[in-house]
Amino acid sequence: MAEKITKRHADPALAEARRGQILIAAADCFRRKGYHGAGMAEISKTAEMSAGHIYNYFASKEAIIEAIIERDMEEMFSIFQQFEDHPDDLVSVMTEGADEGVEHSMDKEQGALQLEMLAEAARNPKVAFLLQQSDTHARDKMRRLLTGERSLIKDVTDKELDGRINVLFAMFGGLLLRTTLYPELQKDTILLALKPALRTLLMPF
Amino acid sequence: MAEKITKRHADPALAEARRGQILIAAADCFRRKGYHGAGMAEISKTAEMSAGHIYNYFASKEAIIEAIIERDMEEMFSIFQQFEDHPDDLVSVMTEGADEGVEHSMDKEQGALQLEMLAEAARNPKVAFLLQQSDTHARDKMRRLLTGERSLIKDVTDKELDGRINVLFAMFGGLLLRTTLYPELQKDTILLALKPALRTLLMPF
Amino acid sequence: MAEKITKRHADPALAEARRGQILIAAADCFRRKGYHGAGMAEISKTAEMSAGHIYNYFASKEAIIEAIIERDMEEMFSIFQQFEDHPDDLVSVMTEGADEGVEHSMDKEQGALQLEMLAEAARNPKVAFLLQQSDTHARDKMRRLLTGERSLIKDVTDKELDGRINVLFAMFGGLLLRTTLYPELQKDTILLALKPALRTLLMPF
Amino acid sequence: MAEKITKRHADPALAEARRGQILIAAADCFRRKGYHGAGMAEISKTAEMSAGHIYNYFASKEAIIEAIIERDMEEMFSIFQQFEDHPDDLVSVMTEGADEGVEHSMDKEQGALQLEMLAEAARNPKVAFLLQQSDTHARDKMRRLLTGERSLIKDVTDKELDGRINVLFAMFGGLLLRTTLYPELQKDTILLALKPALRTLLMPF
DNA sequence: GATGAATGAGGGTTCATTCAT
DNA sequence: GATGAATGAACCCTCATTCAT
Repeated sequence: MAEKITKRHADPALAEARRGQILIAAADCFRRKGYHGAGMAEISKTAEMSAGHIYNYFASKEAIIEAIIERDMEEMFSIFQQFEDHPDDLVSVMTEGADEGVEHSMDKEQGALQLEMLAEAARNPKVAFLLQQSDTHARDKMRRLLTGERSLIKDVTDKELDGRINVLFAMFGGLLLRTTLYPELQKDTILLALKPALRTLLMPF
Repeated sequence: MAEKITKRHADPALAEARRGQILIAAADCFRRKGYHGAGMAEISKTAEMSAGHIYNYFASKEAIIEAIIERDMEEMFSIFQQFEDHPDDLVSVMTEGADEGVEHSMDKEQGALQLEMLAEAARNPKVAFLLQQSDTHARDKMRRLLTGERSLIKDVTDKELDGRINVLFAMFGGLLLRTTLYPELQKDTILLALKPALRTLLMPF
Repeated sequence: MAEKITKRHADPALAEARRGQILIAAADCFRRKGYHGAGMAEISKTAEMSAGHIYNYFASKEAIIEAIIERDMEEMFSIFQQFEDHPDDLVSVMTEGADEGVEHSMDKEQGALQLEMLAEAARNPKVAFLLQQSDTHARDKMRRLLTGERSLIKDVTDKELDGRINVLFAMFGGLLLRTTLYPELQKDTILLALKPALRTLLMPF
Repeated sequence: MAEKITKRHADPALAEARRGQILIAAADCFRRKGYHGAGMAEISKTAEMSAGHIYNYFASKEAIIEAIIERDMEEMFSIFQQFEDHPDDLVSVMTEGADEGVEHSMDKEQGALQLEMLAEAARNPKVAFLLQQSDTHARDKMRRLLTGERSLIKDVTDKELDGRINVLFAMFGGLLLRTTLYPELQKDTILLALKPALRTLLMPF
């Protein structure tokens, strides 16, 4: 199950467009109703396409959420690339980048979908694998940044580094939950306290 | 839907015991299979009670998860009380208490259920309301702690305080996600970086 | 798939009655529409029971046809028992029994169902296995009869015996097809030629 | 449904070639997967032609199996012709021809398709009609053979003759079933017993 | 003539919920 | 109070068929 569909399409551009249509529609439905709550009927209506036709592009509903995850992974990687390419010192880059990071983490629509995927991971091994793979890549990227020349903590032990990265990720990831639990929370309020904590995590203790 | 059942029970004590049985069983099932993955049949078997009988105590499956949340809220409040009652200075108390907090946040079984509930909140207003209420109470408790005599930051602005609390909560809450995304992560690794960050959040910047 | 359902039923007698209801209804539908042509909806309507309820007694549609086969096997064994218990010489017994055998083989309703099951066996290994098992038992029974004291051919080689039995079975089994291909065919017409052929197969060549 | 398509084709020869392509491909698929098991997609791939195009030659999937039957009928007639043209006495010819007949009847691939068609006949009147028509022709041919000069039973009553023919056909037809029910069965084993039975049916009792 | 994208009814199955006992 | 037999709507998915190109 959940394998990428192998069917040959005469017009690959059209096929890719249809896949995109479906992914966007499905992500929207999952956001609003959850993975289990959203039916193929609703997804197909949102995608303006018959339910049956979706199966010409995805082998199953499960394959759809997996594709959404994979697409999100690619997005995330491009964000990290920005940090890597930036010339300034890391603490400045990241505290300033925090602004954008917080905004992203506090996007309600996005957050609901992410939570949905995380919850699904708890019982769907394939989803769990994909998310973990994505997270491993992200940690690797971050580790490379923090051990680079521009980093103030390039000499800490591996274990401490792992701890710093995970707390960092927990902090940003946790914003997903804050948005759900405290919808009135403002970005600048968060930044007031997050930047100092971030600095602590990027400098020697 | 999901209203508290209004049925009169001849023996209120027995009724309460039955409700407890059901909640424990359901929480267990939800933990293992997720809200959607656990069926009433399994819950009823775990609760050693017929499926039909559960409906004498809860109007629907949804009402059950709501009751679980309500029960969890009560538990959480008692934890906070510990901090309030403790005589030492707050930074010490909390950095030492972090140990227990991390352990709690990284409990995988518990985490799956929490994620489930948070995901459900994104689309179920009643669940969202309950969780938000719970979170508001928690923030209030924390605010009271941080503005108490023993606090080093009792004079910061309300806004900054709100920021600190939310980042604090995000950090711990985010550990839920870390466990799902990086199952091999160890508690002591986290603590290595979390304690300094925690200190930063509890002291003037 | 297709395993016997393991659910415990509070009232085994009722459960057995329901299973019977379902088997009778399903056999009827399969006869009229074929295994693939008959839907669970139609079966459930014929059985005067909701579609969902059928799944409390059978794990799948496939399990139903398997149960029908098993039930038929038991019926068939009881017929063979008659021959075994009969005191007269075998040729007489069987040529006289042919009457009943032909009638049974030419029952149109029954025949359609048998054909359906045989066709299904060509692509469903479990069905094939059950039918082959049934046939093996039948051949064993027949072999025992033909090597018994009362048999005129008790001393032929195993291979010849196997040949005789299989031609015998082919002849009767083939009547199933005759009924479909030539519905006007009468039983007594068949018997006119079948009895001599039968005698040939039961006596030394 | 299932009427012969009325569409005019610009190039009748090409059209006939395409029809042939489709019939061969479909027969192959039906053999391997059964009528219901084989999809139009698979048939179209086997026929190296788009699914939609098939509908330019056949009105429906049903029309295809009907055309296959019609084609098979024509094949069968040519086999009978062999007997009619042969100079030797009938008993010799047919007992020797039995060899080939048994081989043909025991071809597993072919058998599956035949069974499929017979099962379909039980519920599809058009299929039933075609098969019956085919069978009637075959019986006529056989009757002509058995009442010819070379026959030893040219003087039996019509009814007895009908009985003999039908038992004969049942015996060969029944081999189809034997192959499904007892796949290890060998041709020579069958012939050991079939030839004497055959002789009985071709000679005065 | 030929394609394959697109449809949508219907397939088997699950499961929260009801109710007679 | 307690059971579990029974319901039926909704689930995901398949496939014969159509039609714009």
